[in-house]
Amino acid sequence: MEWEKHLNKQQLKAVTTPSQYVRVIAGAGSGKTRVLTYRLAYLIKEFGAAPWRTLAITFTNKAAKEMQERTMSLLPGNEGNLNVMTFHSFCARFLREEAQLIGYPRNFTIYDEDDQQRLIKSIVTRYGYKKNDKIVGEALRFIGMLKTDGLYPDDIDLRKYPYIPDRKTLLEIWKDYETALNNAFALDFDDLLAKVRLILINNEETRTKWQNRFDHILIDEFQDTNDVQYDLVENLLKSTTNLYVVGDPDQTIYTWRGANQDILTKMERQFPSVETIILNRNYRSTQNILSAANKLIAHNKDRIKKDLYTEAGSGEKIVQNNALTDRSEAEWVAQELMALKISEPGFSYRDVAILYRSAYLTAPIERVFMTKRIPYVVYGGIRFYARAEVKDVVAYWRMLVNRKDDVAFTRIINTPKRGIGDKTLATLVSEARKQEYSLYEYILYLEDDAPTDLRPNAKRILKDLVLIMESYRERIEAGLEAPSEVANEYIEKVGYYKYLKEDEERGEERLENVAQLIQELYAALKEGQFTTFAEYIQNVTMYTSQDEMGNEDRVTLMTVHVAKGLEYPYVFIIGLNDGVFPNHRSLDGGLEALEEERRLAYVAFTRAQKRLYLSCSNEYSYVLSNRKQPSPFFKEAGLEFPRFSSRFEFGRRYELPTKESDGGETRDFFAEPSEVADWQIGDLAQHRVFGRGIVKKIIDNTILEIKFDDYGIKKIMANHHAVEKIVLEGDLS
DNA sequence: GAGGCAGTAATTTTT
DNA sequence: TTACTGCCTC
Ligand SMILES: Nc1ncnc2c1ncn2[C@@H]1O[C@H](COP(=O)(O)OP(=O)(O)OP(=O)(O)O)[C@@H](O)[C@H]1O
Repeated sequence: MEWEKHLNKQQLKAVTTPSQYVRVIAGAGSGKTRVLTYRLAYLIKEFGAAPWRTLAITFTNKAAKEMQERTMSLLPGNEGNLNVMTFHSFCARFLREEAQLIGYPRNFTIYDEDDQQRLIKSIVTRYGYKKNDKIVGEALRFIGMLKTDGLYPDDIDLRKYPYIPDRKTLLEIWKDYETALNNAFALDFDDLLAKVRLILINNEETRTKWQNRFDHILIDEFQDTNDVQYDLVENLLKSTTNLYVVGDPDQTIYTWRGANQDILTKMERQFPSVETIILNRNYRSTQNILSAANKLIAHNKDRIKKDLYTEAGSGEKIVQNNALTDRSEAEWVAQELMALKISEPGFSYRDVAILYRSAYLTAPIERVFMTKRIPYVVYGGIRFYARAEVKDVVAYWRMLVNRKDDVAFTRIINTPKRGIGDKTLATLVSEARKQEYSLYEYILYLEDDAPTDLRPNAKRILKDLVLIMESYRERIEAGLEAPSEVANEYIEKVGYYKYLKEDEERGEERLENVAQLIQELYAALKEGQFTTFAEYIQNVTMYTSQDEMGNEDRVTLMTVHVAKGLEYPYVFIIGLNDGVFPNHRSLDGGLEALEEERRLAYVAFTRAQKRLYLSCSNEYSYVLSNRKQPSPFFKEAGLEFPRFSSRFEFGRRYELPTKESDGGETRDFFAEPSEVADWQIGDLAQHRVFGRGIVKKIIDNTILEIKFDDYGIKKIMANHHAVEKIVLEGDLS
């Protein structure tokens, strides 16, 4: 193999270096993932490394699959096992093997965020809170914050958190949460990492065993590694193990999940002999795109300067748009797509990605695409595996594998509706608790004549349900029939298909999703990706948005986080508004948070290969209680604020009150020209915030100057939803 | 216990 | 705009 044909000089050096500890630091699109893939192949082919003694960590399952395939294609004639997987899958596998160390069976259940939330809800009701009390969110955040650092309740000294109002209760809830997880043989995502870390640190025998398994550990997207993951890796290293990491500190976008921005520096401190290799040629984007991205990220203070260049030529200009409304923003995107389709030979929809800060921003785009029949798929927000129907079915399946999984059982106990309501459930929960049984076990072992407060009818319904589940559990365990067949028949038997068919609006789509899930179960077992039904069920929870991506000819809509590591010829970034991107809530976190938003924008910009479209809108925002302004990122990227682009959009400049609203600072503002004919000087007005007032002046027929009883004179948009004319009854004189 | 309606409150990112 | 609660009726 002529390695130098596929790699530039720096890349070649990175791939072939004999150093034991290596870090490759490089900007977006410089071939980091490519280098890691070639390195893996190179180690096996030229260094004679044993494929099964290498461990490569990627950020998503999809990236793992691609790297696996890519590496194998570089190694013709070689087959066998490469260990390419995410941290979480690695830990799940580890714990499957070492389950007895935590007192769990191999077929433990992995709880996702939704399961966690349900569990917390059931716990807080025991404290007298309502199921939807805000304590639920607080508890999830509290637990998440500490658990991502690898901590457990016993490690907590509450005096360190005086600023958290309900800390005492929260800690109690957390303890109950841990007990509930234990009783259910369940682990949440943080447990996967934290438990493995603790085992490796505390159990020498196991540590040695695992240290002896790998000669080479390689990590992609290292900049988003957190300290627990880092510890974990460190404990997998013996003195001769090789460690190879690649990353771009400017692309750290998961600090809110514990990623440590300084992790690359930390590594250098820990391994002073580390060889650092810098790649600075970008192979992905045109100069125009790259320049904008470089200028933008240069505004971050807390960073190591890197100079990325490209030989691709300046390419096309960045296209900008400032739309009047969210709807016209979406229409503009559709128009541009149509234009591309006509003007670009060989264009296909799959070449296009539409990126945004938050999932809710897709709504107008979806509506417009639907009417214009532009094919699209949405990723991020709700993952396929997080959809209600998919989770329902998986919850049914989970009961076949783990009878202690109360969260799953509670989920499906009345789906489809069986007449089991909150009352019956509460009775069941308390009786099962007394006997120290899970809900399922309690029902299963409940004798006909045993005393119970369950209604006879409810008792019969539950018993029938559990007996059905038992029979399918036995069939799956016997392993004589194809699991996908049994699993499918089971879903029919519990009445779930009938339930979906009754959903007139979305029934068909939901049935299709379930069919797809069953197809995937079938394929995963057939291809040997997982060996047992139980293992598949365990891993389904960790599937990500990227894992769902197919190759259909459709436009891809996704959050920037989901787009990490991907590239597209044409990229639209929509909703590039102040307060949206950067997100106003994240800005509470101060400068650091703003810098992360900027990195996120940097990631977004650098997904584009040929042409980048940046767009914002002036729609009224209920959250900001103002019309949206273009994002500061435009200017920071060296671009002018975008001008209106569509033919209806002839904005005018208005003077508007700022937040504190004494007419203060003047802002450039475009507003929808609107008729305000029904306002007259002297009219009485009612404002949601300022209360009652009288109209003193009308400016440009659009702005009212109102003197409020309690707040003095304010200038208000006449068409603003918060202001209303008071019509006095009978006042027609 | 289920379903429908009206009024109110508030929109981050995910393994 | 939407999504979610609380309240009402069957
Ligand atoms: N030496 C090379 N010759 C040709 N193409 C290359 C070369 N190096 C990288 N590329 C191409 O550049 C693109 C970006 O590479 P890659 O995804 O590995 O970059 P990256 O640094 O991992 O990006 P990101 O920072 O966005 O994750 C890919 O399409 C890759 O095939």
